[in-house]
Amino acid sequence: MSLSLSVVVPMPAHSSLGGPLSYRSEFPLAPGTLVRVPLGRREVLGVVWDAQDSAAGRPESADLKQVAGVLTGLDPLGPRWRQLVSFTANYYQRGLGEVALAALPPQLRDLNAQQLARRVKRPAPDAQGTPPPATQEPTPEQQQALAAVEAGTGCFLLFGATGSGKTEVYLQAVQRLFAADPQAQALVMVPEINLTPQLEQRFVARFGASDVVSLHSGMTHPQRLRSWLAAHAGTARVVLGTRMAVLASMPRLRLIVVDEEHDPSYKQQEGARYSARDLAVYRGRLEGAKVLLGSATPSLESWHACERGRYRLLEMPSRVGAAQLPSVRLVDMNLQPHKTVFSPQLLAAISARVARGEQSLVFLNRRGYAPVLACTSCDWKSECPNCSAFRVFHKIDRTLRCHHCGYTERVPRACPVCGNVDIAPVGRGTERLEENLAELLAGERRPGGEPVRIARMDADSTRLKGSLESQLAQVHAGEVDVLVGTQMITKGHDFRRITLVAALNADSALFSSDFRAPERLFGLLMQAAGRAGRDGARSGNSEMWVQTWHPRHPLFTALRKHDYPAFASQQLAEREQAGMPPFGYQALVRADARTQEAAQAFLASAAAAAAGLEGAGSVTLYSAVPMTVQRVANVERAQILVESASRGVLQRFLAAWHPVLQATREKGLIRWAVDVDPLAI
DNA sequence: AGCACGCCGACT
DNA sequence: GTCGGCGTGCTC
Repeated sequence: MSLSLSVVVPMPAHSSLGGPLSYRSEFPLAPGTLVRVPLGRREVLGVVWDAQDSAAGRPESADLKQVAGVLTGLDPLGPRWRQLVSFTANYYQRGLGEVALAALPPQLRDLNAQQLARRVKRPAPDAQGTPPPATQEPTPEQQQALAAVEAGTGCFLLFGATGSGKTEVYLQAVQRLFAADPQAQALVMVPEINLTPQLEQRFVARFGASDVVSLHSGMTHPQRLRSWLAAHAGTARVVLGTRMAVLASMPRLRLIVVDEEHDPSYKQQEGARYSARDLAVYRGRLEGAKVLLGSATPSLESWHACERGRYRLLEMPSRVGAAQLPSVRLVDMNLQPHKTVFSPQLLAAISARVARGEQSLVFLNRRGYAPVLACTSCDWKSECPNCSAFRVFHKIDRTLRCHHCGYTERVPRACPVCGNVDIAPVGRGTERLEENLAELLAGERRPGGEPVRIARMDADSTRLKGSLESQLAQVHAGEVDVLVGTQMITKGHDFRRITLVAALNADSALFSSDFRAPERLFGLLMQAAGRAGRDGARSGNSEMWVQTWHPRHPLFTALRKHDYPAFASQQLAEREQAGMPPFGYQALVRADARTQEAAQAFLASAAAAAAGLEGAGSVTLYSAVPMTVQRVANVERAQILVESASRGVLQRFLAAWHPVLQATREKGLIRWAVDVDPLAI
């Protein structure tokens, strides 16, 4: 006699087979067991799911295909992991199997039972035993935060200034956890892969290499499998990783740390568009684990949750040692000559640093030499043929590159329209800034009399493996006087010799149509300011410079005082007024199609068919609009916004709307997807 | 998502 | 007359 099993298989949400499929098995298999099952003409990895009271519409058991193989030797994935996956799939409107399989290491998909058994048995490369418990004496503020975490439960928001020693709090919170429960596991997340190596170093130094594993997409498949297996088996007590790590199987998870919790990188931008920070909070409740969110500029959502008493606020306003926060200098660009790039004041301040042997950091969030190349005699501009965007001029290799679809060409010798040889860059990116600075500072000398050294760090200069590390090392060694770069240089790095940070072109975010733009800008500027004066001995004269056309903007008033709470309360008041998050809840449906009309028509008819669905009376459906970048790689894109004052109502509406979206046909439609709690609209 | 089946243009 | 374009449809 054979029995029927529920199995989840990888299948995207819009395929209408979101839930588990039924298979026949000779033996009962525990939920969470990994199996190989036939699906169509191929064989795929699946996870045995909890038996569901099978409703109508299921095939007769005689028609069921048989489970093809069982990956024995691995403990079944636990009920809380399955609950996490199930919640994620439901909340973000995706298929169960899609989420479950995306949470497993990719290599599991192509291993058979024997190969897996070998991998499980293979002992971890045994490093030396536990290192001496090199504990650092916590500051009184750190001590207080640690005591609160140790004594409390639930979710904590560690609101700590840049340089206040949040990482040390994470380390000691984990240490205290292990002291109380040696079997416990901790998950520590950072927003970017770039930040994992230095964090890993600190955790390995504290806990030993055999206790700590990393999990992020920069690792090879075998490395990821090894880490995942160690986490699943419980032998790795600390898992460090990026957002994907939130879905790792950790049977004895007791503490989740989300560093820089405000960072937009925690929101997955394709597939299941989950927020790893929000899932961390959910998972913490599910597992009975403490959740420690850390930031110098918390997300307004988390700040609001503290005000409501849902999270416990832990404050660390002081920097470690004698270090002070930099003073903020605003340069009013209205008072500068036309087309000024660097105000004389800023240039003089940088020159003075060079002469003293201190470092400066100039931040501009735009790669390349110039965002547009234009003909000086006709109206040709470097548009991308496949996207509604300009291709960026990269002088280094004389190319025009589309940052949306990747389309790259050599720069034409002459205007392709009128033949004019005079085509000129418009605007500036980091490459051009580096060039400008080299000219402007050409006469400056370092204390030893050598010429000034300028370096650039962005996604282009760090593309090659190891180049990020070597560039960082150069900065740390003091071989660079002025570092020019994008956002990349503002995150996390502990540059001890920097005493000046300058932000150029900050204004574009002030009047953006995106209601989150001010929050992002404030966070970015505070983060950038945090790079300056981290060394107590040099921090006294450290400065953050901002060149702006709107020096009286309230955002800058708050920045000047390093006053996040003032900024947050002003922003929250505006959001409340407008019913925006966290006072309202949003979702987007995005549609890709051959034509813009088709994309919008699909959304419009799905919206029309939504009338009368559960919750439809309490949600607002806006009209379908083209996305900001309307066309990417010759695909037209449109979206529709859904809002509700209640998360539950929005959830129920989306669930009811999903089959309607699936049933809606439109000629030329390529694909569609729901984005719940979108970061940008 | 894969991987089929299924109808219309340039080649041995 | 075939090989192959990717448009629709199914997967327990």
